[in-house]
Amino acid sequence: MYARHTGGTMILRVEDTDADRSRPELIEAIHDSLTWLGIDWDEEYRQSDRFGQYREAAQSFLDKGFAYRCDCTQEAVKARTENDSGYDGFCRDRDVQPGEGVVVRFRTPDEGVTGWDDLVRGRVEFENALLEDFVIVRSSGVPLFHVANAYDDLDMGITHVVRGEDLVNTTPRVLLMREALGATDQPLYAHLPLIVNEKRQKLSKRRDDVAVGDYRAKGFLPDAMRNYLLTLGWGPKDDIEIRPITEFVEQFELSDINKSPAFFDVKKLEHFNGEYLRAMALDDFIAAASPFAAEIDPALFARHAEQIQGRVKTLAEAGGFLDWVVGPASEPTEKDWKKVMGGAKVPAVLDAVIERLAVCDWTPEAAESVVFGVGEELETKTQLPVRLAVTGSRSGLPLFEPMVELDRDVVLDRLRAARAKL
RNA sequence: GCCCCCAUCGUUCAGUGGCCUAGGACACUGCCCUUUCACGGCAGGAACACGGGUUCGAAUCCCGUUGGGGGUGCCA
Repeated sequence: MYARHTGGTMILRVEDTDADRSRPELIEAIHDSLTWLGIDWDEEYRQSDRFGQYREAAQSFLDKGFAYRCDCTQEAVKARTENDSGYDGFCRDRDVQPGEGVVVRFRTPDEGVTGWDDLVRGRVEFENALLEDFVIVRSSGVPLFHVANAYDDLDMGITHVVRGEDLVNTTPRVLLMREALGATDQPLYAHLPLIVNEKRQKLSKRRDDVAVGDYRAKGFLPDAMRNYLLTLGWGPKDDIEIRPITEFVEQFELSDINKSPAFFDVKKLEHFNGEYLRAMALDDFIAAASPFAAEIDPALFARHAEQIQGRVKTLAEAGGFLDWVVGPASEPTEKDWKKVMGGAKVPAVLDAVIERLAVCDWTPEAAESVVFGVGEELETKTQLPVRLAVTGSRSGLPLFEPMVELDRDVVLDRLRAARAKL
């Protein structure tokens, strides 16, 4: 948003410095998700292609005294220190030589503060004395992500770093290394509030639906998803929440972003989705819905698509509206049955409807006039009992159009079965 | 434990010292439209966590309390 707002360059940097966790399909998923959401980028880099440069940077730290080698095991460090106070600097001046189990650590300053002016959080500062000497090169020789970041930010001329609040604490490390690399400036940071679950905790892969692909599979539209996401942590000044992305891009400012976390409210997403769904051209809606209504004859679906479009919140719901046409009626709930079929006139209504439907033209208009005609004669509402008998539900599409898609005998059988149950 | 951060309706965004008897949206409730449901229209309930300051005046500034979150890896 910000890159597009300012005419800047959007860089996608794949931070795959951990070989154990990096897999091609994960990177592909990132590409797919971003593309689906309509988010594009101008340049792309993989840190795994640039290990050589990071190692050189680490070597220069070693040469200049900004870093040193350490052969402490985690157990040894733990034994020496109290209550998780971090690494104690044991190897700072031990002149450890390269070898098995040896890492490189960055020497953090013993005094002073490291801070920056965060675009969303204001001034953030950390006391250097509280920063432990952190590892920048694993014993395997592979550099860790924050060295890579410090190097890349500088090398790529990154002006704005926009990321989640969970990265705030590692920022001083990157800033310190940036200085050691010779930089005298800082990029502008914007640490975004996290999106949380109903328990107000950071979304986790195990507990929560965090994969964009899940929402896609549930039948959410990318534009709706993107639009909804935009209302979390930020909002348009004029309160118009649903609008074209171009207008958002125009208004968007990093400094307007909120500091507090936001709950991902699927209910509101569904509302947005419904709005976007209803705004689609009918043909587009049919095309978008067809993968979700695979078991329904396309021509049949198309005949009722307009009515379905007006009712769905997600594409995944689309096929369900014709379930009772392509298959048996659903089993009415006991509650619905009592409420609808409990009326004193219902038996007479069903008898009359069955009798007349058996002989009328098999068109929506004829069926409607039969059902309503009986209602007028008996002075009662007749649609609901018929609907419940034929579809199994109190709600759904306007009844008569889809009803005559069924053979007359099927409809009569369902009505007779209901009559027998009274 | 230590470090960092956050705090307006149930949810989300607005509000940056007086325009606030705090506004919009989602959700909820009622009514209208409609012989279903949904859409749409109208109406309604619903919040400045608490306590101190500063000020003529505070949701807005400061301090504290409480509550919540994030980080604390040879993960990112």
